[in-house]
Amino acid sequence: MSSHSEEDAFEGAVSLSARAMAARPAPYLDDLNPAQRQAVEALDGPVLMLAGAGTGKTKALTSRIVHLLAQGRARPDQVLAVTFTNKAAREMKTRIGRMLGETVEGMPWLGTFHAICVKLLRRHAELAGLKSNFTILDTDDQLRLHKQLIVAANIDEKRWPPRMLSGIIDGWKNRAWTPDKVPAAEAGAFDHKAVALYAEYQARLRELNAVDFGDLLLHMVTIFQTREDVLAQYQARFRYILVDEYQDTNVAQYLWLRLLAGKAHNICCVGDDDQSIYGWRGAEVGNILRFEKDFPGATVVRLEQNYRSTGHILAAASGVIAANKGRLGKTLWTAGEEGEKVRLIGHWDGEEEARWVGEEIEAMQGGTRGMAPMSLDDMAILVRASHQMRAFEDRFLTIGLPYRVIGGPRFYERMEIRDAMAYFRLAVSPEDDLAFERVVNTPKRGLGDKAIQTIQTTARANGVSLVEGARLCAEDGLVKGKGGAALALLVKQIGRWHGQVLDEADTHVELAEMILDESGYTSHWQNDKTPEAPGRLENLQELVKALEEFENLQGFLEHVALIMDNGSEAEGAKVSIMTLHAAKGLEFPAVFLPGWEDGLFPSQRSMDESGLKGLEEERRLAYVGITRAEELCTISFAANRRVYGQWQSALPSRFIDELPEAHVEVLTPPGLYGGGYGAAGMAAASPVLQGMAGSELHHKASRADVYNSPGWRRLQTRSQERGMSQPREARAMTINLEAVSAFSEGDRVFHQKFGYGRVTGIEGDKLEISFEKAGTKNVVGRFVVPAAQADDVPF
DNA sequence: TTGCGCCGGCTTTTT
DNA sequence: GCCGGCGCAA
Repeated sequence: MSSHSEEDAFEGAVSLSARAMAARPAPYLDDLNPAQRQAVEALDGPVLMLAGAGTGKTKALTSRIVHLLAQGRARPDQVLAVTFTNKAAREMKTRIGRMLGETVEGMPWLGTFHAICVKLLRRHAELAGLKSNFTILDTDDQLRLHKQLIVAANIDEKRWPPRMLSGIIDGWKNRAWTPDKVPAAEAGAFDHKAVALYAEYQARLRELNAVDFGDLLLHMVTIFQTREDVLAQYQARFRYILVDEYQDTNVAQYLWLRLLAGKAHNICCVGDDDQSIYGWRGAEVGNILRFEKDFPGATVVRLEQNYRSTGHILAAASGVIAANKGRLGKTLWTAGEEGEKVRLIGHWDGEEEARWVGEEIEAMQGGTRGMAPMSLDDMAILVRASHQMRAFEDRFLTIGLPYRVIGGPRFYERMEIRDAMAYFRLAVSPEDDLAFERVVNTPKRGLGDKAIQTIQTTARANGVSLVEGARLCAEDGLVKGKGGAALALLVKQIGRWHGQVLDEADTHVELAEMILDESGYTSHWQNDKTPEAPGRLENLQELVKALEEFENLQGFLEHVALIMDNGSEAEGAKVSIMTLHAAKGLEFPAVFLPGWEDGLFPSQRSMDESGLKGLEEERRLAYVGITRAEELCTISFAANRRVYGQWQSALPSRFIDELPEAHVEVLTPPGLYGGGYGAAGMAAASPVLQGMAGSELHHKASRADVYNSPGWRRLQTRSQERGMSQPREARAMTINLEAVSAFSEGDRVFHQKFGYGRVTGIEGDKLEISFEKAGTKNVVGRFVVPAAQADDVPF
């Protein structure tokens, strides 16, 4: 294998520096706190490093690797270090390199689970019935195949959507179940057809000499399980194993690790059960909870000293996560300052929330909030679901506040990029049927379903690839007219491009440009008049630029199949907007956590589908969110929010109730509603608070303890006696009745959002109101005021 | 074959 | 309220 020689070439360099380090006292050890140091120095046997947020996990992990090398316990190529993301892998490489004072290309087995499995599987492809140049399908290709299989099996794809099948098969692969290993209890899935379809899918993949992401792990696990000799070879090679983010491993990854760890059990897993937020995609928190059982005699080290956040922020996060059961348990502490309390604020609706956050950010940026001016780069808005981003984007666009959305559609997932890549794939290997299918009619060549059908049958009948089939169709006139001519040209072009790839006469960058021009793909977007066309052309240019860093097209395609990197953009300071999931591992001086409303966060769907387990994962997400903040954390919620076009009232999140009051400061909303800041007056005069109270009351049956939220408590009872002696039920009834009895049919009313209208029906606490501007709506009674009073509401 | 209009569905996302 | 997928009409 060529990779062997590469590895060996670098070994010398790294070992040298490793020896140099061993000679002098290890400076990297002095940098560590006692817990970190223990985790680094416990070299033998299994180690579980429980690393809370911001406790220097990566530092400990990289120091451990350096220590292993420095102590001469292993050569760089005998250390297996796995991460989940390429970003994490890259960071580890950089940091190790920095510590060793040179590059560590000599660590060939530091990478993501998937990248390492690709490397292994290419060496042993034949054991999985593949050729070593197999292609890696992305989710899109996968879905198309599943759809084809469903159609072929005459299954109604309305009732049994391909997405569902993909989900089922992915889930099975995550659990390392090959088609024959799917347990009987699961066989009912997809109208009892999933197992058969799964088997067909695997067969089809083998025909295509392709694997999907799940297969990378699954094939390797199967090989290790069935071929002791192969397993033994790698057990011997990998003297030390290190795993990052262990709480995110799924069953397949877990089995893979256990197999490789063998008897020596020199495995060090780093993770934080409190940050397990990927259960929905197969991660098993159980893996980390079970570690000591799986690896008896394990050293467990807790990293609890936090270097990131202030005391109040840590305490707030700890208070929330404490409500989860079955934790391994950690107590984060900091030697730093208490800092500012976590701020909590409620708003009337989502737009107002966005407006407030925008103003707050501008104030912080200008230093007018009593703190030193802060760069926009130091602020982030973390949301539960990406659709929440829109409100902020809209607002920031209006006020001209620069922002960046992190984790949107990734560069390599964009349509134009995928199309272009399909052309490249065809040039590299004309047998790539999926690539051919993708671009055969892009740009439009007058080749519709019928033509493609014909090509497919012809190819099938002759046992050749689709490109070959297409050539036959064009020659034999099976596809006629304009389409036929276009098809003949395309086939000819593919042949020529492939020839040019082979004889390497042109650089691959030139070739790529040529392919995009000749195929008509560039002009396709040049002629496109839609507003996004220029952006797409730009992306294509960027793609070609990205090619420059690679030796050839093949190398590039290989890289891209595994690495979905965002095109990086630097210029100018910007506020970051991203989901909580995307924020994991990041940190910002100031963090905004909007949308803390029950149903949105925690997400209703998560709770419906996964019950308590789902809720606990949501809570961990809350914990992740809060612990992203270094100095200032602001949580907010809105009483009303537009969900799928409908206005809905919402309760403050139950997680707000769990914030320890001592570490939270409740902000009163700005003077928009009534100006007076006296608590009692606020509660009486402010529609915001009436709305809050009302919505809480509305849901009282499901949520008995909503009144425990510090925000609510303070705002409602600041001037009253502490303690909630009054029975909730009774109070609820009182206010509820008031609210309902306030209106009768025919009343003219005013609503903050919909304006003036007339009550046309009453049902319980809901009013049907015919609004002058907004049409007929069902509105909860407490959100409207008699029209006459509305004139008194200050704006 | 393509383009348009309607209907349904709708967290989170890495590899 | 928006997007994507499908079916139908030209």
